[in-house]
Amino acid sequence: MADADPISIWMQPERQERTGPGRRPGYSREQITRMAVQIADAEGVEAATMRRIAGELGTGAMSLYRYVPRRDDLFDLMIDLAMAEVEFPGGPSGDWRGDLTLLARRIRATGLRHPWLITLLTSRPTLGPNLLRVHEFALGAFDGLGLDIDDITGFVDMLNDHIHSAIRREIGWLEEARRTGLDPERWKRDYIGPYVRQVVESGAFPLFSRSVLDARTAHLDPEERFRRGLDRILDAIAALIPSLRPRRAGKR
Amino acid sequence: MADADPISIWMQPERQERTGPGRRPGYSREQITRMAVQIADAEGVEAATMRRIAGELGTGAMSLYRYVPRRDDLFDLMIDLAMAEVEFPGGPSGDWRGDLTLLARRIRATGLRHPWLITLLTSRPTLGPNLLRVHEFALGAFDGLGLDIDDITGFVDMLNDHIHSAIRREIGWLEEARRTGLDPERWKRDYIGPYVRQVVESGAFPLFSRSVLDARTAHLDPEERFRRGLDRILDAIAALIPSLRPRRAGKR
DNA sequence: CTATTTCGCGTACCTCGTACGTGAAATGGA
DNA sequence: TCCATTTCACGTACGAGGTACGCGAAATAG
Repeated sequence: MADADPISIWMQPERQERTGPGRRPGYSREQITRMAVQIADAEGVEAATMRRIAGELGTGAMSLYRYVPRRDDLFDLMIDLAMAEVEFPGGPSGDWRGDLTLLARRIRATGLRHPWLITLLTSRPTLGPNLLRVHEFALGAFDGLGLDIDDITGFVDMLNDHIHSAIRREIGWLEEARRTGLDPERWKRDYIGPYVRQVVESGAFPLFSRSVLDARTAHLDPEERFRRGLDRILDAIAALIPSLRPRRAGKR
Repeated sequence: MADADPISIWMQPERQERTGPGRRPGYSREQITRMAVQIADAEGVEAATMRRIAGELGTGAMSLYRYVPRRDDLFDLMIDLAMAEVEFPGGPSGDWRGDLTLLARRIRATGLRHPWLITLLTSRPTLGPNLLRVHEFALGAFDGLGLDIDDITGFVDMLNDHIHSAIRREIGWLEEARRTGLDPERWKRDYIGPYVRQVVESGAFPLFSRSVLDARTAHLDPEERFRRGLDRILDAIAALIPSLRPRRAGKR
């Protein structure tokens, strides 16, 4: 774009349809972002290079810079495009647990569809419109419970932290296998398995070893495991709410 | 190193002091890792390139490959070297809240000293000896409370998720400012400030706006903010423990 | 038709990770 | 002491990445 200093991508909307002289754009920010997402889904973010994206669109790498200032900004756009898939009812229903459970599942589904999403999202602060939309819905679920805004924000952060980490734990090793170029089975057997076995057999970390050997949760199917972790967080929040609500007067 | 297929770095210990023919190594894995950490602390991970690290050590880039198989493995080594700084008493004291509070503060201190640490740590599954050591201590804090290993693991994950996210929130925007090449003050004023203002003024996200305008927590000093968030998580865990303890019978 | 504006994108520069190969160092044995 | 063997240091080189620059093509207003 035509700017010198770095400016937030969200403050630099795409050039609108305009009248006046000059050639008309042949591509669009969204089209580029969509292609980047498609490549990243199939082969990882590292495959979504400027040259590659441009190539798939049938153009040259430098053409993309008419639409996106820097590659990092394209990441922000990708995150936001992915988050656009997270759908939910227009407003909170009054059942905060239900609303947040629904939201969490939708985020998980999106995170699984785009295995790069959570890593990107938590690698750098970003705040696109769709992230705001999701965030606002989560905040809204806690509205009307008599909590103050700091407590609401705290709970939403707590929930988001959990959701993101749970998704990362669910797909992290799959991504790692892909990055090292091994298929997941070989990766478990030849790469990480022997190490974990050695650690367990060393006896130096007895509780870690128990968590490996005796874990039952780990053998559940991923969706059920996610549901349980989510319920635990929601239980925790539910347990905290009563202690916060009464303090109406004289806080701080 | 002399291996074809990718093998976990932790299964490839550095060549030991040996007898026999051949030139003696002039460097060491730890020395290289230490230099990488030093550069990353000062200028970000992206500055810790193989050439740069080697240059600072007074050697050529390719020399490093005698000690580290791939750059990614060097990241794992950096993470583990940083985690080695996290100190704590030999074993749990019996006061689980106290132990975990201490641990959390030590992790925070380390995370602030090495601003790249948390991002790297949560970008990919890694499990070096020092991470295991820290993990084991956290697990140990919950031992003896009558919880089963799955619940203990769940709590430790919950706590870790929070600690990592809190640190990321604390330093994330500073790092982002550095990456974009602006000083933090300019970044807030010229880069993100105008966008947030626009979002607030649009009125489209009322709760988010309230969290920006009315937040009191945000104005606390970072350490105090961290302490409060930590207390909230520990409160949550404390609230959940009684409900889990009773199920003694019918385990496994 | 022409001046002006905007787009497409080839070329080029610099930086990266790292494969390969050569020569220097270090040792044990003859 | 000298040499065969092993190991290390690292220069060179390749391919790939982000992106600055600038030119020619396209589109419109007058």
